[in-house]
Amino acid sequence: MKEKATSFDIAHRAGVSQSTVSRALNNSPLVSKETRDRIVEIARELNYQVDKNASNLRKQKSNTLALLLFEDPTTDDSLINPFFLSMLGSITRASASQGYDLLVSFQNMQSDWHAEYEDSNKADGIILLGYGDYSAYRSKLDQLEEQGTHFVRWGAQDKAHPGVNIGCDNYQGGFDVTNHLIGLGYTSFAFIGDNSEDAPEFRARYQGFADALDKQGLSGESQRQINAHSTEPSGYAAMKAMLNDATLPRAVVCASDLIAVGVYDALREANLRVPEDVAVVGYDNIPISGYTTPALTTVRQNTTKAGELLVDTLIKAINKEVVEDYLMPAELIVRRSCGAQ
Amino acid sequence: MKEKATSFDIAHRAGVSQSTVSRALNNSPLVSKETRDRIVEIARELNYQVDKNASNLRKQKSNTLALLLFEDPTTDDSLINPFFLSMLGSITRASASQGYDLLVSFQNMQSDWHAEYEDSNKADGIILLGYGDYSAYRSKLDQLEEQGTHFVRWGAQDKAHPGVNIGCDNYQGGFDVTNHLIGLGYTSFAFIGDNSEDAPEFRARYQGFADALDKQGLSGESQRQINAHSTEPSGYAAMKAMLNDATLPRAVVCASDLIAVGVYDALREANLRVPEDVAVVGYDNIPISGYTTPALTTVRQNTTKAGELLVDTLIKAINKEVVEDYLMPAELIVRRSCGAQ
DNA sequence: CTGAAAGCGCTTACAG
DNA sequence: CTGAAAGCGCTTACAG
Repeated sequence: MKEKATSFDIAHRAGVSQSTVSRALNNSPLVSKETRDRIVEIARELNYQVDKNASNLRKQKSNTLALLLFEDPTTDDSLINPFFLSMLGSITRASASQGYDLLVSFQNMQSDWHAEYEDSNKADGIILLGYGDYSAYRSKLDQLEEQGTHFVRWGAQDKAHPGVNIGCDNYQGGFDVTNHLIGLGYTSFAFIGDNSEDAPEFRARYQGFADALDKQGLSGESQRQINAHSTEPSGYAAMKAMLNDATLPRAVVCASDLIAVGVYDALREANLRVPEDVAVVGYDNIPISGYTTPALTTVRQNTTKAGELLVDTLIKAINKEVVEDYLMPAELIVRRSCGAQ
Repeated sequence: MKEKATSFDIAHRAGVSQSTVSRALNNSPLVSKETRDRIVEIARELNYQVDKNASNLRKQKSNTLALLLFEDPTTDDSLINPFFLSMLGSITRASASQGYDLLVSFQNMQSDWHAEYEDSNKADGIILLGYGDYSAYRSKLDQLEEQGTHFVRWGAQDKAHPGVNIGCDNYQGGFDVTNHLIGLGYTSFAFIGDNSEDAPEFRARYQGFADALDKQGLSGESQRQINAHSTEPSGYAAMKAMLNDATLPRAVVCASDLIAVGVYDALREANLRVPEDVAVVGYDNIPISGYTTPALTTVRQNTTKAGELLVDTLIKAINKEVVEDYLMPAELIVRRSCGAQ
């Protein structure tokens, strides 16, 4: 392993000062073409690369974005929610195309957010992503705000909440999918998914569900709701409980696709057919949803666009531009599980 | 936004020198408990965080790993191979648990690898991940090697190749899954997936396929092979071509699950049932494979373990420990698509 | 167009 | 146990 070349090595070989090397390599117009060409050539020969730490230290910015993924503490360690995996992919792409590096880390809600502070020094801004306990989350956001850290958050809109939110209209998504079921003639419903302050996304989906029913005079139906977080086993357990305790709803609205897949399992076990006996719809449009039998009707959050929006907004904030919340429309994806076809 | 606090600010407030602050915050045993406690307290008050750029510059290491994802140039931009997404997840976890930050970037094969060089200054080492054109790839590896960059590569073993490889036994996987089909009584076969030097993983799977057939005196069968890269449309097109041109094989071995899903599409369109008319097996065990109808028999590469192995090996290499190639066993996952059940 | 010099914020020998 | 000082490798006013 060779010694790493520095700008001084190049200056020496080129017979110029180190300042000139730096200028040439940064495409400063102050350098003559011949000098620049010579320097660039030598830099190539020496496999020279600017030391980012030195350069960033001097420039006081890092050209790096940090992505913090919050996991639901109840999630199995080996499994990342496919929706977030997809977001991770699109955010990675979006930052690359903007010329920013992306630092990725997982963050446990319980931890003391040590990592964030560290990241806040290595990155110009932070993207926050994750379901999870919102109340715990809140105080951390205040800390970030106080620190003057630039950040954007993916998730539910919240006026009282500091910082910028990019999110998908969960209320509308819940409303639309439920309305679609109503249009198909169903009259008995249940919602499976958390409905608490700690899970604002799921809660908004539930609100949309309830309001859609109310609007059609089916208000009594909106009461049927069972908590579940976004995993297949949790959905399975919730549906199982419903099969034991209640009269069977004809249509089940799930707060996520993963829950819906668990609901499929429970129904299959009970020898009930989807959608003939029970219609099921999900949320997220994870890849699996198109391949289940029957294919799952769901609500799509456009992750490609979401990633771009998060990255663009954060970069604007870093550049001191004014940024504001953005609510993406949710998109209903109709497949076989709701009995439409 | 407040000014960011530096170690001098803390020193001033604590009435000690800046060196002492640095020592205290780095848990140096040279600082008395009282001094340390006072300093830590003040640091907390000021929301102080070490400037990583300065610290890294001084220490000449970054505690950061870079993950480079190579995309197949033919891949649709909006879609990341789910297998890599899964690896990305496990690598992120593994680096976090080792206390390393992870820099993620996509790399187009055509590009001049500018990014790598840059990354090589921000990171202590690089993890390379991706299918793609191996011949183009090769020369880049030599460059990295020459630069003295620490790196590990996920992929096919290759004696002639520089650096350390962690991979899954593609030959064995191809052999096992084919052997399993033979055991079920099939006698006519086809392989769908590239078989060229540029795709060594697929090629090794094909070799396993061919050798399994040879061993049972079915050598003639090993000739039936159609190129396809790892996408659903590519698998669809390949199966379509086979349906038109050749007598139908009873069992199709696909070089990846994505290809197999495309094969399903083509067979469904031709009103052929899986596995009654044609048995199909895939490779990778992506999440979707468990949810197709019928569920897809496939070969699992343990991504969790792979991620840990890549990260651990790279960190060892960074610490100048001796590291060597590792070949993980492939694991056959039998589901309905092969007709076993 | 070019060079000499300051300084980004740390860590760590060196001296006490 | 603590402080004064050097230096990591850059970028960029400042002076010519």
